Amino acid sequence: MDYNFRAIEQKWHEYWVKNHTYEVTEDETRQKYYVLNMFPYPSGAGLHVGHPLGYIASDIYARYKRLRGYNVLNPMGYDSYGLPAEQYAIQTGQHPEVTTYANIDRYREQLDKIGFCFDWNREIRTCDPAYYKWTQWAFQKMFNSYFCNSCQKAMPIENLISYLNDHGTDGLDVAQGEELKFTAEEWKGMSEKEQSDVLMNYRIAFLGETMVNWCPKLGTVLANDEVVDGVSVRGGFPVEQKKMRQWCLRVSAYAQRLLDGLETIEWSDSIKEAQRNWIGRSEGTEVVFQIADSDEHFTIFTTRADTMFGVTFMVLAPESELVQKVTTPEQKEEVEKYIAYVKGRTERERMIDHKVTGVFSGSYAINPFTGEKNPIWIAEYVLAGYGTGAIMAVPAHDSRDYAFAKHFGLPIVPLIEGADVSEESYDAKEGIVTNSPRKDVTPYIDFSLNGLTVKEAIAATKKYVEENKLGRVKVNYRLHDAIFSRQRYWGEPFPVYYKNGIPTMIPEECLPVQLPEVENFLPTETGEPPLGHAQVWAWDEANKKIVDKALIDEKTVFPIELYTMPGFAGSSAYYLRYMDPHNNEALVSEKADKYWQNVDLYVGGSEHATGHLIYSRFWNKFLFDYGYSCKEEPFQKLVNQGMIQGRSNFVYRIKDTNTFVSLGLKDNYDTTPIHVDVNIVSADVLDIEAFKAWRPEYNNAEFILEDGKYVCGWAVEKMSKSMYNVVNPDMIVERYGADTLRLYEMFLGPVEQSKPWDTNGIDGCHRFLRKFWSLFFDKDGNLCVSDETPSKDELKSLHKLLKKVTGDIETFSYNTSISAFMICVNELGQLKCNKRAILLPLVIAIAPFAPHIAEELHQLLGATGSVCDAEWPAYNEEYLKESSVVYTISFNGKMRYTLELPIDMSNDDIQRIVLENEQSKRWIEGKTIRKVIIVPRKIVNIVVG
RNA sequence: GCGCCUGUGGCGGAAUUGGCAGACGCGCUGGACUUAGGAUCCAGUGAAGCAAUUCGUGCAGGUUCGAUUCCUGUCAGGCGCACCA
Repeated sequence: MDYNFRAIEQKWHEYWVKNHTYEVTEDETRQKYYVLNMFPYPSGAGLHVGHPLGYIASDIYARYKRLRGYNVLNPMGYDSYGLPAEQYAIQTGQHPEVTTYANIDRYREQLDKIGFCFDWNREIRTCDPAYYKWTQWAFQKMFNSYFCNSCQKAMPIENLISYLNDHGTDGLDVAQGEELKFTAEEWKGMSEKEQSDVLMNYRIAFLGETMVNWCPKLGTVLANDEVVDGVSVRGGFPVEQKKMRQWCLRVSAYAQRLLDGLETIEWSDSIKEAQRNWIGRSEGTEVVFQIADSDEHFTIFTTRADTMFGVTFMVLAPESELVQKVTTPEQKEEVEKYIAYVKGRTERERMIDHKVTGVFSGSYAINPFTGEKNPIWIAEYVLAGYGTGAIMAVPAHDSRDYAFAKHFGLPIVPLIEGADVSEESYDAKEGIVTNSPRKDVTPYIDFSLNGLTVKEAIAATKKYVEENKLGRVKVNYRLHDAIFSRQRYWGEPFPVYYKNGIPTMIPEECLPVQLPEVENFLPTETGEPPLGHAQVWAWDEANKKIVDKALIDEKTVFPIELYTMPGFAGSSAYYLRYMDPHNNEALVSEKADKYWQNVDLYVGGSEHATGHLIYSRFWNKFLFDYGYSCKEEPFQKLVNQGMIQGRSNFVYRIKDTNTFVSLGLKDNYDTTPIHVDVNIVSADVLDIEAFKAWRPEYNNAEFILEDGKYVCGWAVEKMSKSMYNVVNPDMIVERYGADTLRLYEMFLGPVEQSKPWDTNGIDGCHRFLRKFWSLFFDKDGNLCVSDETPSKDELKSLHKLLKKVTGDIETFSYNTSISAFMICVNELGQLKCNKRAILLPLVIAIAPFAPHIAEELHQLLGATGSVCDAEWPAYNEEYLKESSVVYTISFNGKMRYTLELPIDMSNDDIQRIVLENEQSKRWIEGKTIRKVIIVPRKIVNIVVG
């Protein structure tokens, strides 16, 4: 009987659905294991062979864990809010929900063909109101919370309010936007609106004014990568920097916990490092500088407190509020000109070219250590968003300050022994401090750093600053609060209304607030976001329902927020929802959360390192603080699958003709390479007829062949439609079957590594499955399995495999596992082994990799039920034991010959036998033996000289 | 500029704690069976050499009896962050 993969795969897909094979429930008698893939955004293009890579890898692991007796949760769903569906809607008028749902159906169809063990009963979609109810709920919880710094956790905002009632801000240690100071009396005297504004400074989800790229013509905020050279990529309209009211999440409050948590999870170093980098913790010192001839002062942040004696000027960020205060009347015009120039530059421009620009403010600041007056400059190289937006410049030991000083002719004072700063600054934190203080400038100061190392000097200065109240030791984080609102339609609406200008939460029992219908998906004419088109979009406070906005009366009916939430809102806690997806009372029940805990294995791309993977961790920590999630870290182990790149093919057209020349001959002509659809190329040989039919303009194309073939060129590029290098998994499944596809994707190389897709090698995997299949049949095609006792060789072959695979699966080394299967099947084929006692364990072992064929063979062997419920076959070392060992004999480390010796021979005996060996004598001849090293069961190395 | 990762045949890639480099697959070569082969099976396949042997894991050093593996430096490619004080 032939290996009819089509019939087999269809049969078992039906069986799995009918028997609910992959549905799981909490089962206290079994240990849980939670496997999760990053859920996909269902794009219109469907899946290509790169997408299932991670799903296959995790599917193998999930199936393996199940065979090992774990109760495995392996769910799948869709991240179904997003820009492409909305853009498509704007162009076609098609409602994003329609396209999204159609895409989901297509994805599902494609996924089903590959034979994953997903529990589809738990499917979630982020655009489903029953799901986003909990996204809105979490947002409201964050709105109603503040972050207590001393206890490092989120607390109900009521606690803060009662504290403010009793103490004002006195002694308050909480995460906040800016440091406010007021008394309890002042707080109580504030209007409702004023109190609301003040609380925004502390809430974890808050309305804030942030700098954004605003495009007036498009009426929307643009991300940095949507702006090039000051104009929008789409349309080429001017973009300006603008402060806008936006919802934000106070992610920065959790910076230290996000950093500390990394120590407790098993993620790759590169992802952890990327997150550490993104969080950007830096320990330093804040120092207060008085402005000369003024009562004003300002604070700078530095990590190089040791360089206090080398400060020669100060710099403020152009956006700093201090700029107004320090600019003298004489300098006013010049400063304003400069500010205008900076405003015209986008964030991106400032990032790309680091121009040395700046302007003198006219004022001076007094160095609290030396009493020196340093000029205050304003320059764009100092960023408002980091530290205090003000720095002390030490040109001798900071390359940016150095460039600035050279450009504007400011003094440079070196502070480290032997540092030559005539050409460039000396930035390294190494060396012995000198010139601190300089005797000629400040002979009177009794504080000296001279003779200390830089590290000692930093510590000494910190101590001095604290003791003399010149500032304080401070830890800064680069991590910014996340902007949480978008001027878009296709996203979660905010459950917020504006009661006389005060943002107010729609009551929890009224959630979800459903996305309203709109007549079109563009911004309104008055520049409101698309939700401005929604007619039924006002909150009736008395009747607790959404009503027509014509009824807005500012007494009981109020406008609802027009912004929607960003893409990461729905993906931040979805893993919790899978635990209990149909629960209408809670995001996840306590019981389900206690049982499933957190994700044991998370598989997905590394491109989410500083996005989703930070937001999720933040979101989960917040829920953890309130006990909604029982684990602080959501994803215990993370595996980043590599990208599958495309392998593009080219044909070479001779310029100004319709003649194409084969790769080997192309250098004889003047040609243009043209991408050709990889699906009409096989092993780099073009199917000429298919090519002619591909495009009308190639109908009458002519070809210059080599050896009767047209050979195409190739290159590795991103897999994309425009390069015609997309390989569709459906096609592979159709031609080779899902099991072959699964094996081949894993056989291609390590899961974590990026690699180009090349269909050419797939035959090897397919051949292997056919060989495996044929072990069960005689040459007439009849099932032929014997119940005889297996031979020693057969047992050895099987157990060698089991040992290898059992080890490999734990480290995701699936490619080597598959190699081991190939070797084993070859060996059994040579032995003509058809013993049930060998084949049954083999079938179970291959089930995670090739589940369809395993199910079929499992049944053919007479077993009942699904192979998924079998028990993973344990290997037995007994069968692997050898009675003798082959030693490699080497001289001075060079391998020379091998020698078979009994396994339990003593070292002395081994040495004696080896030295008496004829071959050894040849290598020893004329030399003395210095040393003999015996590595048990492996090597005897004789050092001669 | 900083951080992280990766460099092994014609190709994808193996090599468990430092111990026979190139497993396994593709491709290629030869053979068998075939009317036929983009089917199947068998053998060979890092380089040089008739051979014994020698040389080979980006490059240069080091540690070691022994290094693809550990250390230092360096080059190349990829990814991330990027005027972060």
